[in-house]
This record gives sequence, structure tokens and C-alpha cells, in this order.
Amino acid sequence: MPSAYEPSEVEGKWYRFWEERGYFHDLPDGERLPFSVVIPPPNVTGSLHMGHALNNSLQDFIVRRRRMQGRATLWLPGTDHAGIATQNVVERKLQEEGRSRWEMGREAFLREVWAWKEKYGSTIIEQLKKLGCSCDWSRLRFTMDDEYCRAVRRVFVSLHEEGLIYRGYYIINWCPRCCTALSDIEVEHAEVEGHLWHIRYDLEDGGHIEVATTRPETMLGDTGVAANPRDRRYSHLLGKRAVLPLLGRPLPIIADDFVDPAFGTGLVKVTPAHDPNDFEMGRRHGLPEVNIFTPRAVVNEEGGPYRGLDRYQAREAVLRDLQEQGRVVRVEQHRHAVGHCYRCHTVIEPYLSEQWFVRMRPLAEPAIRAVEEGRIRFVPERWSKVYFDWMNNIRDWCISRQLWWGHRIPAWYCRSCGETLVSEEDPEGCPCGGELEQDPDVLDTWFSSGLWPFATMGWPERTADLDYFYPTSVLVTAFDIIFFWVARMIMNGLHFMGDVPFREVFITALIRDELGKKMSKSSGNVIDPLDVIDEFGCDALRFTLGFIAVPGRDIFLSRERIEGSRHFCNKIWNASRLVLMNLDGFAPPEDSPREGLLLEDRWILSRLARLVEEVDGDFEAYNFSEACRSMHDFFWSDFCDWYLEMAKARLYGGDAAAKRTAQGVLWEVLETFLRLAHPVMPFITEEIWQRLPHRGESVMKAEWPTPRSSDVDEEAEEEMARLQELIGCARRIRSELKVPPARKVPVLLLADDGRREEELRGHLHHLMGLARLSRADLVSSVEDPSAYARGVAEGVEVFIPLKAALQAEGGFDAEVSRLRRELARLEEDAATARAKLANPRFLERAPAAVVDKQRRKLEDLEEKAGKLREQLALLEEA
RNA sequence: GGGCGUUUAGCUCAGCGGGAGAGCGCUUGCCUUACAAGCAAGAGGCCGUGGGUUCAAAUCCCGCAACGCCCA
Repeated sequence: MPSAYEPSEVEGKWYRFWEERGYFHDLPDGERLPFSVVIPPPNVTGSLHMGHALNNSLQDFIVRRRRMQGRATLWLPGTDHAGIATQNVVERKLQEEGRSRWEMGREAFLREVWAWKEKYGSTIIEQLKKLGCSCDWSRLRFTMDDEYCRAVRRVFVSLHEEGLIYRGYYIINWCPRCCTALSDIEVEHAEVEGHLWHIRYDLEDGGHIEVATTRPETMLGDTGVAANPRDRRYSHLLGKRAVLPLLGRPLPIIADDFVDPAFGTGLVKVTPAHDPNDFEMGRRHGLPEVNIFTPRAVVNEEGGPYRGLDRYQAREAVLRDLQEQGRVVRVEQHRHAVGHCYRCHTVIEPYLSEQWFVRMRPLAEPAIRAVEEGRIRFVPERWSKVYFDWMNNIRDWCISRQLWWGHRIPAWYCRSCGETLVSEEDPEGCPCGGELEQDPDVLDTWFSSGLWPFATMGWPERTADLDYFYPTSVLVTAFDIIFFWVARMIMNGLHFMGDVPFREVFITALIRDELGKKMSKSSGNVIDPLDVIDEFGCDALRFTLGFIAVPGRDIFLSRERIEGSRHFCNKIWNASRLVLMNLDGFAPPEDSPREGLLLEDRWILSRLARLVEEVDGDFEAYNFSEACRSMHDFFWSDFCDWYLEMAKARLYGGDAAAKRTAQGVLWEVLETFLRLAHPVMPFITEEIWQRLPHRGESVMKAEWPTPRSSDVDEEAEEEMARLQELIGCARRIRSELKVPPARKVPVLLLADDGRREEELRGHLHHLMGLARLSRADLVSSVEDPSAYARGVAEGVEVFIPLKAALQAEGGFDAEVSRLRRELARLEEDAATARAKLANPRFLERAPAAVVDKQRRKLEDLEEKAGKLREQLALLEEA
């Protein structure tokens, strides 16, 4: 067995082992409780980033534990066709080849995308395997599988029949680069420094007015001017008409509550086709809707002389001409929020066009209630507030996209009679006999991913999987898709399945880099999980992610941190090596005997029982950080630093029975720890578990540990704490007097009373071993204390002869200053305790146990301080 | 403008009513037959700020500040 853990040599091997044996696959089983999770489907063109790594590691922690607990477990994997993102990727590739989708046409382009999907679509799946994910790959789904498409159509048709889907001309968010509509939440708002231009419009019958605007170019589409009806300044103008500069179009002056009298001049130009608020106003007042832009945001024929300019050139030209006419009265700096496409970051254009919409209110109400009533629980809880805020202010959802890649809208228009047909099956022709043409648009990707928890299990068929595994147990995702995805799955689940899609939503942290920035390719700060796996090993990555994943807080990731986890893996490896090297002739017993146990055995078993209890509770509460912390501390400090060191005496000693006992405890603690750590660190635990004597095929199929509460042993823990303090005391003297570790020194121990002396008798061999002593003698008095370095522990004094300890001249002074520092520390603590006990209200009101504890603490501190003071006096005399 | 989060050791973060913790970094001494990816010891904190509740506050409540995020 090599002396360093080599992840690359074990990871692939065990993953294949698990997969080949079908461990990831479970069927509905009436004898067992189900546990199911659907993966948040990554984009089919994507590759694994740290966010995926975190999210999927956490799911794997959850799923592996449940499987070990004996649940019939389903972790259903899959990918999302990701309309805009995928189409953009393929279009970019075509562009590089000097081709375009427009010249090749829809059919050919879609063939191209499918080819791309076949080629690269499994990349991220393979990467999830590298991460150790125990998904049931036999159930891999894709949002454009035939069965899935049927589910999408069923939902569209049925919402349409219910009147919840409609089509109409409205102002929507338009990305002029992607050339498609977007929903409101696909627009990202960013504050930008802009200008507010005050522009003079003439009135038809003489005089003029001033309007303020941040987008002067849109005036080409103005069809009115508005003031607030309560604004006296302008009441005399209502009903009159202004004249649009540059184009000469007459503009009625209207009154509308929407206008804020305090903004700008209190008069606004109304551009119904290019501003959502103006659109509403325009509809209220019956104003014409003049669209001045082509889909690429270039001025069209409505813009007269400005035709052919893009929106920014048009702004320059319009301002220049207005200035020439002396119409730009004033320019102010003005900060305002501008919408950007969440896929390509192009500035969004509010754009009037005919689109399909979902009426959300009726779907939202049951979904709000499901969370209110606790049928779905958000973890951490505060995310439910984010959910409620959005759901309570929900607006209709624009679902049509002017793309080719996606679920084509199942609506057909008759060329003869103009009738619209919406149908699950492709219709043969219009009942009127006319020729049908299918709507060219596709559905928003989120429309289809919103069906994920049940469409992946075979809906609308009534399948055994749906019966057994739906609703799923928990959804693990990041907060940024609560609106996009989580909310919509809840609405769809309730509407189409009659039940929630999942019982809990665990919202994970967002990963940031060392500087706190969101990791992104453009800022070049990404840590690639696959690089990390190659360099440090998969388990090191997973442990790090678990360790830093505190619920409800963004997390920072650095290579140093992952390196620390690799060290932990190596520690586990080497401790196991020590155990394995000393397990000769040992076979695991049927039960766990509790005979012939020494203090250290009782202690480590007690600590183990507590660990199991804690870790299980932390898993239950999704508190993986705490679980990892506990496992780390237990293994490194308790098991390696203390237990293994103490067990060596029996392993290397000649007493066969004693060795047998130590082997039993070593095996039990290590084997239990491996099972406990397996969900987080699947590979190293399997590798070691297989080398260890074991029963069963795989640690993955072994039983999840349950705490043996009878092992909790307060007495052993207290006695062990005293022994640890004593060893620490002796080590501190050695270290501060600069005694080299190789030099063994003798020690005298002076116990406070017979009972403590008796206890110490059993500790001597550990003290000698762990503090590197040549001998340790219990004495009833010390003749010349000034010849010793002196330390105090609970109930015992430690004397190390100065002549044995000191090697240099300055050693004596070192001892004096060591004592002074020690004494100062004790006195400080004693003062705190004394102050508390001097407070009558503390004695009166604090629980007796707390008061008592303070008393004992003070006594202990005073006693220790007294001894040190005495020693200091002796040394200073000498 | 509304809401949420964060503020603890040099750095990154736990702890969230009764003795200030970890990892990394730093100092000192060590290849002590599992591990130098290691061992032992140490230095280093008015727990952002001002009030309040309490016998007791890093921890609970209110205000303020700085930073970050979401929504409009």
C-alpha cells in the first residue's frame, strides 16, 4: 500500500464497479420507502462548472445516504435543450465556417443542432460521472425526447383549452441580437449613467411645451404627449395637440395618472410601441402604436429620413437635428436601469409584437398555498419569502420565442379561413379545406423544463415510476432559478399531477472566487472542477464543497482550501494504512464486543457514538458543512492524534489479548467512519473499505451508521480530558524549554489526593509515550522544587528536572518567563470567574449548575495559580 | 425606492445566550518505524458601531455605517 493516496488510481475503477453492478438503479418497491430526486438538468451543450459541482455533490451526499438507509432511491439525470443558449452556440460555429442559419434554412439548421447535440451532449454527463454522481443513468432524459415532447404538447394544448394560454399583440422584451422575445425574468437590469434630454415640442396652435426623455430616438414613434390630470400647470393643454418635431406628426395631449409630475418637466412623450408604460397609456387612450424598428433595432420606414440607422446612430442623428433646430433645451445626467438579455447581454428593446402568453394568476394561487401550508418547505426558510414576493406579483408569461431550436408551438393557421388550430397531433388540414401553416415559433425553454419532475417519469402516461417516485423528496438548486424553474414546476405539478413536485427545496449557496466575485468565464476567475479533480482528487473536491457549503451564504473557493482537503484524504489513507498493517489475523466479529476495553477504547467509542449522531442530524438538516467539520475534527484530532498514538502501545506490545482488543476497536471505529464519510467521499472510502476486513460487496451498499447510545461514556471522556491536559502540560514545558523531541526526560508527578494518584497510575505509560519521557514517578513530595520546571494540571503537579531539561545557559530564564506567562493567563481567567461570583444577582438568578461550574473553575484556577506563584518565588530566590 | 444577506485572528470562514474556534499563513523545535500532503509547541481577536433586553450578549431586540445580492 503506497504511502500517499493516489486518487487517479481508484476513482475510475470504483465508479465502473458501482455502475456495472447496477447500484445506481432502483425500481419501485412496495416493501421500502421511496426516495427520489430529479437533477436540475444542465444545458446539453454545457460543461461542468463549479456551480454544477457543488449542486450535484450535495445531491449525491443526500442520495447516497438515503440509499444506505435502505430507501428505494431514484436520482433521475438528464439534460435541457436550452433553446437560446444552444442555438447561439451552433450559430457561432456556423458563422466561423462562413455559414448562417438563414441561408441553410430551418430543416438543415435543426439537423445541424441535433448533430451537435449527439456529438457534445454527453460531455456533461461524463463529467458528472467523474464527480462520482450516483445517478440512475438508465433513466437519462432529455427535454426534447419524443416522450417529453408529447408531454409538452399535452400541457400547451390543455392550458390553451382552459383559456390559460392566449395569443396577442403586446409589448414584450426583445433581444435585437438573438432576434427573439424574452420573458420579463430573462431581462437583467443594470444601472447605467445616462442622460435626460429636455426637448421642445411646438403646439399646433402656437406656443410650445417641453418633454423629458432618456431615449430621444424613440420620438419617431411618438403618438401623444401626457400629463398628470392633477397637474394644474398643464390642465389648459389637455385636448390640444402638439407637433412631433422632425416628422411633423400631430400628437394629442392626454391626461394619465401614470405621469409623475415631479419627473422631468411633468410632461412625457408617449411612444406606445417602444415603452411598456407608454403602451399601457396608449391602449387606455386609444393612441396609434407606431413601430419604428426592425427586429434588429434598425429604424424602419416609419422613421422617415432616419430609416436604416441603428438605434444608437438614430439617437445621434435625432439629437443633432433637434439641436440644429434649437429644440434641445437642457441635458441632465441621469442614472437609470437598463435591461439586458440574460444570454448575450445586448440591451433589450421593448417591442410590440404578436406573441403567446400564459395567464399566470390562476396557476400561481394554488402554488402559493402549497408553500404557505408547508406542503413544500424551503431550506433555508427565508427563500420562501423571495418566492412569495414574486408569486404575489406575478405577471403573464410570454412563452413564444423566435428561435428554431426548441418545442415548436403546436398551433396552425389556415391560409384560407384564417382559423387557428391548436392540437396535440399534427392536423391534416383545416376543416374548411384550406392549407395549414404551423406557427414558426418555439416555446420558452423554461416552459418545458417546468414539467421536469413528472415529464421525466413518463407523464402523461400513468407509469409505475410516477406512482411510486412522485412527488420527489427534495429539489436541490440555486436561488437564481427560483422564478425561472422552481416556481413553474410547483405550478405545473399542482395543475397537472394534482400534487407538489417535491416536498423540500434546498437552496444552495452561490460559489464565488477568492475575491468574492461570481465565477465566470469572462472574468477569467473560474476554477475548473475537472482540473481540480485531476490535481487533488474527486473526494478532496467534494469534501471541500461540503465543508464550505454553509446554507444561506455565498461561498468562496480557493485552491488552498481544496489542497487542505487533499491532505485530509491523505490523512485518512495513512491512518488506514497503519490500521491495516496491524490487523494481522483479525476477522470482524458478528457483534461488537465491549470486553477488556481500556480508557482510550471507551473514550473513542464514546466520541464515535456522538459523531454518528451529530453527522446524521446534520445531514437531515442539510447542514453538510457542520457534518464535514465534525468528521474532519473527529478523524484528525481524536482518532489520529490521540487514539492511534495510544493504541500503538498495544499493537506493538507483546500482549496478544490486549492487541486483539485494540484491533477490534480500531477496526470498528475506522469501518464506521468509512460508512459515515462515504456519501461525501465515495472513492477513498470504498478503496479502504474493500481492503479492510468487511462483510458485503461495497461500502456504498453497506448500512448507514446509527449511533450506539450505550457507548456514550461521560466518565471516560472526563478522565481522558484530564490525561490530555496532563500530556499537554508536560509537552508545553518541554517545548518552551526547547528540549529536543529526541531527548527523553524524567518527570515527577505530585497528585493532590489518593484518588487522583490512583487514576494517574493508569495513565503513566501514555504520559511517557506521548510526552516522550524516560520515566514518570508518582511522588508524595518534592525535595527541592527550585531544581525543577513545574507545571500544573487538574489535581496534579508536574516536575521536570531543570538539569535534564536545560541545554543552554538561558534556560533558567526561559522557565521563569514561561511561569510568568502561564500565571498571568490563570490570573486573568480567575479574575473573570471571581467577578461573576461577586455579583449577588448572578448567584441568585443563574441556574445552580452554572454557578457551581464557576465556583469549581475558580477553585481550580486559584489552586494552580498558587502553585505557580510558589514556584516562581523559589526560582527568583535562587 | 422595497427586500434580503454579510461584518469574529493576517486571509477564508465556523460558532449564534453561560470558559473566543478551525483551516491556511506566521514563529520555534523535530524525517519520533501511518502520514514532512506529517508531528509537537507558540504568537495573533474592545467578535463593525451606538443603544436596549438579561444575573449573563459575539450570540436576542432596535438604530446606524460599510460591503454584497435580489426586486422595481
